[in-house]
Amino acid sequence: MLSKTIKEKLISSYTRSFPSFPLPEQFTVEIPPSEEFGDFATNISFISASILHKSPVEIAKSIAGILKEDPFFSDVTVGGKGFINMKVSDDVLRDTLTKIIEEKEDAFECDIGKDKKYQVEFVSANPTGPLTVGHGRQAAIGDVISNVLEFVGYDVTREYYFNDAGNQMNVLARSLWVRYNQELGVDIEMPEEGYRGEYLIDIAKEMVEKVGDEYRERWDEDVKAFFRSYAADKMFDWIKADLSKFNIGFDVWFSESSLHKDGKVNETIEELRKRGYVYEKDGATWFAASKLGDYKDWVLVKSTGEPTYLLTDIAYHRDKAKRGFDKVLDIWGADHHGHVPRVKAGLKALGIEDDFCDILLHQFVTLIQRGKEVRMSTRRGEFVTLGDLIDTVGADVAKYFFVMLSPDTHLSFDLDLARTKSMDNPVFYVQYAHARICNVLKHAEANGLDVNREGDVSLLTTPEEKTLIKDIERLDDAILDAYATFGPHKLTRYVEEVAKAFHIYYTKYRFVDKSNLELSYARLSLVKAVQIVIRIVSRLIGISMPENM
RNA sequence: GCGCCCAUGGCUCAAUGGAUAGAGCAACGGAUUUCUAAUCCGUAGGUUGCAGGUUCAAGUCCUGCUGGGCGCGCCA
Repeated sequence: MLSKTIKEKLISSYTRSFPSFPLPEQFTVEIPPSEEFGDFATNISFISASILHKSPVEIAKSIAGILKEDPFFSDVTVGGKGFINMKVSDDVLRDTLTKIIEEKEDAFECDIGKDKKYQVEFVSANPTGPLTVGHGRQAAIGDVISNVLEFVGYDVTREYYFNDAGNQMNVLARSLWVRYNQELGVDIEMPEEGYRGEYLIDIAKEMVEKVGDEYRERWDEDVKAFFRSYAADKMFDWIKADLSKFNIGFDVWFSESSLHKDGKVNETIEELRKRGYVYEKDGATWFAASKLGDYKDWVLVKSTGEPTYLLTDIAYHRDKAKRGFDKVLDIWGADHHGHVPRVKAGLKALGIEDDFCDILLHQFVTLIQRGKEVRMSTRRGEFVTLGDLIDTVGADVAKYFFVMLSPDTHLSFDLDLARTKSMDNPVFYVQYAHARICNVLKHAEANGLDVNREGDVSLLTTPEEKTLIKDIERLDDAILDAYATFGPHKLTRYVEEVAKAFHIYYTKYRFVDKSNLELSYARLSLVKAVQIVIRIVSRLIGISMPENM
């Protein structure tokens, strides 16, 4: 909250100091590395030095001179190299706290995305098997980013894209049919590319009970279609059950086959052709992606007449644009990075603005158990499913572990560690802070204090109290950071810092002191404000905050 | 061979080009008559993989190496 105000004050001081010069493009207000530099610092003097042809120190002095007049600050100094270091006055800190207590979440309101529609597409696993822990990371990242986008004002659509008709589904159907026959005692060989997971054996057993031996050694288009849709339904039930166990929901389930049915794939290729990016070669239809920055051209329609994944994906993104989203975000696993320039080239060919679509790639998840990597492969049927993971460590821990690292960082998920309720699980650290807050409030009530009464925040003068106020007031900065970088881990980092500041405070002071009710009420007000902030972040991360632990 | 991502204390990781590179875990030493010790305080631990370059300023940007992950289909 404060950094925003300070930014405005810097802009006006700069304009007053140097009226005939343009504002520097990008300057920052940040929390300095050491308390000796004050509460906030800015690099505005470095950024503008080349425009003004003055030394940073000179510029800083002139801006600081104006800021010093403002009662908003209790102290403004110029650091050795040209940083402007600012301390905000105690009154301002108190007012900020009061605002949080009174307005709660609204105090951090942000309207960046006001009246704009954002679509986030993630998970998008085809129904050929259960969700893996890799999908789990993507689900968690996508959900947190969606929550953040909503917080900053966007109208967000969470979408799951799936292919229920392609060749993979035929392979799945055949694999299930093989398992079904094996259950009936007929030994048919699993195709090379077949899905060998045990889950198909379970479904096959179920089928034997339901339909008997009707499809024994009988394989034609109708049988294939039957097994395909049976398998797909089962897989979707499973996927949806695991997502629901993970407390993650989608607004739209988008079927790839609907793009074909509605003629959108044909429309797309015709539009690409009209714009001159399509040609025929070797019996196939090609996309001239190399004209648009990719390193080679790609096939859109195979010589068999079937469209490729790339074509339907371009058609899908074209459809997103036509559905009126202002922006879309795709979240893909790092194994899809080669696909990025192709889709981007497709959008460019269709005349869609480059910044319409962002693609966030996340690195893989490795499961570690007893110090060794757990191998996973849907095809081979070796995996730990997302559902297994949640059953083992709980949805809160799983989600927190998935988002606590930068998406760019390879995640080694240590199952033994996650199962331990120790401080290796930062989620417990944060939840414990929250539980302590709840307990303090309960204790206050039990001692006859009215926890709804507003305290006199001017009594909060200790360094720990000021630190805590400064930590909670920058919630909006943390959210904006997560938003601007698509970095959910900024939120876990932030909330850990808030929890830490609270634990320190808790250890050092008492909140309920019957001999000093005024101070007690002041401290309870601060405690409530911390509770508000922790709850907001936990909601954004999508984890629970128990009142007792 | 080409492309993308990564390399930071013993371990796991932070750090929109900004000040003395920060946390947590592990290690060691302390703190509880108190609202929850799942907590807190302290100590120790670093030439940010290597070599150059760009600039007021480089863990961050550029070039070249080394090592690891992932791609490079008329698969999805």
